[in-house]
Amino acid sequence: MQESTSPGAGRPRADVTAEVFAATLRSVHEFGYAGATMDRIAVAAGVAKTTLYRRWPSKGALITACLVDAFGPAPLLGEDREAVLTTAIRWGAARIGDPGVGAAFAGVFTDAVSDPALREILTNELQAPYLRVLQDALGESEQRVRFVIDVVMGTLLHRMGISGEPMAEDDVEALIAMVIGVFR
Amino acid sequence: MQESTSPGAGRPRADVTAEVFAATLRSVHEFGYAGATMDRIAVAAGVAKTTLYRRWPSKGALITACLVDAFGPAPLLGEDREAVLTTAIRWGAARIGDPGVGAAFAGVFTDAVSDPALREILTNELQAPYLRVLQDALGESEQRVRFVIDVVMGTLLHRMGISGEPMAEDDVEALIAMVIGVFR
DNA sequence: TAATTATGCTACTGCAAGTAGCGTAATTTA
DNA sequence: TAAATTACGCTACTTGCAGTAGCATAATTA
Repeated sequence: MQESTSPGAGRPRADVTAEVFAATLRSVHEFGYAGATMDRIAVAAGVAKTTLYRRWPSKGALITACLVDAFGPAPLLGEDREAVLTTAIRWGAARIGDPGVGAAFAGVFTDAVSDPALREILTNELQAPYLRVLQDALGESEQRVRFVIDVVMGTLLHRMGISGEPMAEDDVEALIAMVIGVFR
Repeated sequence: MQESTSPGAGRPRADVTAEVFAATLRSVHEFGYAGATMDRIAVAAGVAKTTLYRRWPSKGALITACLVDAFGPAPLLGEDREAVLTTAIRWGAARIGDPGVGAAFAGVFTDAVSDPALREILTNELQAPYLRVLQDALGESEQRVRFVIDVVMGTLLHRMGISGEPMAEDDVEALIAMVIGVFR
């Protein structure tokens, strides 16, 4: 969206978004959410800190954008709701297990509790798309889908936060079975 | 534990723990986790900031202690596992809905992701007691109980973080039904 | 009265988010 | 080629908070 507000004058933006996102996840993975300072991310990405702020209004916004990129579109494969849920949950668990993603998610998430502006970014940019797509794929009410998202993401993040490790496979399968049970 | 390392000499500690905890929750409720600075908490409690640090080693430790106090012992009432789970989950949801508690929990939780020392405090002081008691009351393996705690607390906190509001009653009941389904 | 311990207070360090301003590089348009 | 334009890197700065140091003082026991 809005890559060019002007027709075509001036120095073009350097194509460093991918490097910045990668550097962000690397920094979070290595130093934790709080330890991943904007200075560090900038250095790791080979970019000036001011450039980061020219593109993203805050650290929370940068990390959210990074998460949106890291998750991407959800794979909603399968013929029935059970299959769709199974693949989606496995996919979500795997993404949260990717280096830095879980910690980044948990961090931005909690910042959002105290920061309404960030909460709106998080809700609109990250959650809303999945909410809509899932609602459509499952044929369920918004309330029910919202509930499922809370259960799945909440559980995965809680495990990540308490143990510092992503959830093991057998527990993910238990989570899938439990959620499927709701829709039966 | 260890309220008096010395027999009885010197000025006694002022009995301000209750005021500090109350001021902590008030501050978190009003300003959010990040906005609840140690200075603000101290002023709200009518205590010097240095006094806070004389009693709790860090902000995270203070908030965790505050949460331990706010939750207290879990009411494990009921004759069968379903009843126990139902009362326990309703109770947890209500506590998280108490002013400041949900935000404080979410905040300290995410700080813990980046801070192993705090994670240990959180795990030992807050989670471990409930884990033990629930394991005993439900007669289930540690893995299963841990899973249930992840599901319940994760879901409630995720809702709190995304919406800024505690989970509504009917969703809590859905959560209870879902968890009970696991044990059947 | 002396020893002891906790408190309030002021001042400080360290660090990270976010900002301002400058000189300069890479484009488009005339 | 020469403006005009826009993004960049860089340095330096402000602001705010966690956590610390040191001192005078209050409240207790021996």
